[in-house]
Amino acid sequence: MTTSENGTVTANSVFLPVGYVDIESTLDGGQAFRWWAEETSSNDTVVGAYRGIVGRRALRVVEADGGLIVTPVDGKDANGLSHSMIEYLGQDQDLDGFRTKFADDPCLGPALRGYSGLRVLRQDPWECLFSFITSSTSNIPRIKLNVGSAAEHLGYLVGPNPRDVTFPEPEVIAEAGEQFLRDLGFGFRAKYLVPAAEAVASGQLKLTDLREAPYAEARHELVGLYGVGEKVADCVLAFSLDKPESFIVDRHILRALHKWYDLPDKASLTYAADWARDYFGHHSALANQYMFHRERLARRASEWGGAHVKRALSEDE
DNA sequence: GTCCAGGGTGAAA
DNA sequence: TTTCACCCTGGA
Repeated sequence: MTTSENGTVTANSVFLPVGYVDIESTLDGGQAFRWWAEETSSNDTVVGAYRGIVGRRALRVVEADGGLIVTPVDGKDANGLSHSMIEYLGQDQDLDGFRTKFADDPCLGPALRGYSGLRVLRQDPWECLFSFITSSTSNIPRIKLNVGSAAEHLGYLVGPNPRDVTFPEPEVIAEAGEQFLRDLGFGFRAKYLVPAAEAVASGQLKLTDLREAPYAEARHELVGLYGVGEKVADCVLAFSLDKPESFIVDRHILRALHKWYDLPDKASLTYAADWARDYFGHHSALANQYMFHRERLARRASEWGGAHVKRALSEDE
């Protein structure tokens, strides 16, 4: 039994001194799709927590002063969690350099002050690829539903709850087949997922090797997959393949780039991505995530504003 | 009940 | 370069 600085009393936990991490925006902000909010009570206080899987370990994460408290929920020892969790949090990224360089940026400056604990994760490449193929014309709640149900049906149980499952190996997805995924609600994406699983399972596509490959080469490999375009490729590159120079352009990001930067009016998605990579350099993935989060919050706020606010503002935009 | 958008892609025009 | 079909789920 240990007592950490914020008074959380836990059995078998580890404190990771990784600095402030905003677990909501980082774990549940559209990078990863298998983290679920939980409340955990410690003494008299109720603390926000996220529960999910890293590698083959089911765990719970709580924010603490100067880092995170990680508690395994699989009954095993907390030792051995630290290394994989620190790696998962993308610790070797140049967050400090990014903060310094863009402190006065009109878009990123306020974002950095508003949620400075947003990180770019370093996920398992196969789960990441699967998730972002699934993301095509979908939305975050549905992606979580789809990816979660695939894991629950085909993954390996490593904890007491049904969601405490490892992500199914590509061989298992390939074996399950397209119809199975359609029956789980993946829709037309099922026909993309099975060939991708086969490519990885057969060794034709070696995802972990792409971590060592140059950005352009790795991207070219990914785009060669059926159902993987530039956008999905850049998600996988940024969130799992050590490519901080990757910049993801979707409709929201394109709007943000036009709003905050001097992007040519009729820029295509491809042009915008090239432009942003050139502008943000090796901070592209971080810049992209802060921009995405800001745009998402702004959008949510305008929805909460309700119809009368929209009517009042309808003359602009 | 209907309507619509949601971290796109591939193929045809 | 632009347009369209593709599946389906939740919210308005």
